[in-house]
Amino acid sequence: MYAMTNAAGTSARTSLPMPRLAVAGARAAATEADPLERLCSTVKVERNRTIYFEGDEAAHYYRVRSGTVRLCKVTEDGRRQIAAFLTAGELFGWTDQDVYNYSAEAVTDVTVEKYSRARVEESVKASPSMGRRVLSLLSNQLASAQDHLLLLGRMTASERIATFLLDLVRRQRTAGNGGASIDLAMSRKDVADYLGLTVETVSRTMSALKRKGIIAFSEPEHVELKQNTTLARLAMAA
Amino acid sequence: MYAMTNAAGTSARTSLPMPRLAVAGARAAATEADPLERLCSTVKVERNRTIYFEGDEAAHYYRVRSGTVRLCKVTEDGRRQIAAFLTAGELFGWTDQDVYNYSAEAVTDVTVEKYSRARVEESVKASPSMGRRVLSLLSNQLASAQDHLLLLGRMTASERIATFLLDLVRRQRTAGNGGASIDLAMSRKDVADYLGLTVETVSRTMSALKRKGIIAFSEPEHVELKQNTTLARLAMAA
DNA sequence: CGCCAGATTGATACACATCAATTCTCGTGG
DNA sequence: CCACGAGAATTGATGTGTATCAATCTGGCG
Repeated sequence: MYAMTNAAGTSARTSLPMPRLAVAGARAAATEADPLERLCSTVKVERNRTIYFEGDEAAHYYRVRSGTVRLCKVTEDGRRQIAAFLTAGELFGWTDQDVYNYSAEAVTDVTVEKYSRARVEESVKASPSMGRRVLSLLSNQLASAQDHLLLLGRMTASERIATFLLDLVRRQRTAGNGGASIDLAMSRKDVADYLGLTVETVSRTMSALKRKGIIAFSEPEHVELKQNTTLARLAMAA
Repeated sequence: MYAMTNAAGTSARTSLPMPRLAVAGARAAATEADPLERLCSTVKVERNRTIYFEGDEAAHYYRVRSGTVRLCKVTEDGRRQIAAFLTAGELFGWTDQDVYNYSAEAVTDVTVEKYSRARVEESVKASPSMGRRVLSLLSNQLASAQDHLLLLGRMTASERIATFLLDLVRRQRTAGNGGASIDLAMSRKDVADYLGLTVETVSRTMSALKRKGIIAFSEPEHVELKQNTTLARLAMAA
């Protein structure tokens, strides 16, 4: 199962131990059973189904167990922006507001853990370490979103693609995979809506990178990074 | 030479050799001489001075007391993206990570309250309601960052301007002001870098709105909204 | 085999960037 | 008080990166 393919926020800052932050609480005293585990029910969602809609009452929090989830927003006239792709271990829907700000959809078939918000809040009240974890989560998501702002506001198409691909390997690598090859869980349209481009531009830009020998792919969903450094130079970053 | 911690577009070297005198006073005040408020010290920062740099160790949290602060990031070649403008009462620098993800700069002369991170964390541990507030703050910041993604990724210039102006009135109104008129604390360049446009496009777009009678202004920094509904239609939103 | 959705490639259009003058505002000094 | 300069804002002329419109091409599946 090639689930761990995706990209969420661009995360350049420190080499933080990627996902797992939900599981591997910062504090060492994690001996007791995770209180979260007792609060959740497991739900399967089919590819392209919506998990919740923007504007829905935020009654549940979620964690990805397997597959890829996208957070997105669509305008009346159909323009779509994807804020993040999420994979195993990552939390979503953890808002303080009373409704969700973004819709959550299954990119692939996914399994998610669903937590009653009320219960989680009790549990947070009971154990401060829980609160700490949620806070850490939100802080990371905020940092990713902010990095994404720079990408959408100021980067060229090829910089966006390069950044995206490098993000993917970085996340995949920390997830255990050692090679410089990526399995895209999402379509070109998804990539385009994540990067603020059109499908055509994504396709053209990737073809150009391929022509130059910087990346390689025969099926669209499996990409190999041939010249990591060239790609990194393209991605530029701050 | 040290006036340019902000330097708009002209290839402002974002590197470290920047004078940190904005913080110099504060750094000296590491003695925490304030006997009244044990957690915070008050710091004044001049217009266009940097409060902290992206990448600095995140040792302090902040709150705006007066003036306007911008959170921004600059690329090597001088492209700049502003993630947010903050005004009285708003918190910033509240990250869980060990370094700041974005620089914070004074748009106008500002007064900020500075909190020792370590102390705040103690205090959070002691009173869960504190943690709740920080969480709420981060949650809101995340939501607005995500909304900003849609703007940068999918909106046209006039939609961006309209959205921006409406945001400003909304925030100003909650701050007490009742009229449909706005005082821009920031320059056109700042607006441009917030909206992912160029100064020229911002200027042209606003002139166009003026010509159509949707807004009005004689000095660039004071704008009146004449046709709120037209503007709202332009802003579209989801 | 033929259909269909996704991906790629090509031709052209356009929104915004870029380059280039003014114009406006304000602070400074003669 | 006014000339002066400097930075910000506006306006104009032109360029260009990406969108849009329009064919193919490809692979999976009934």
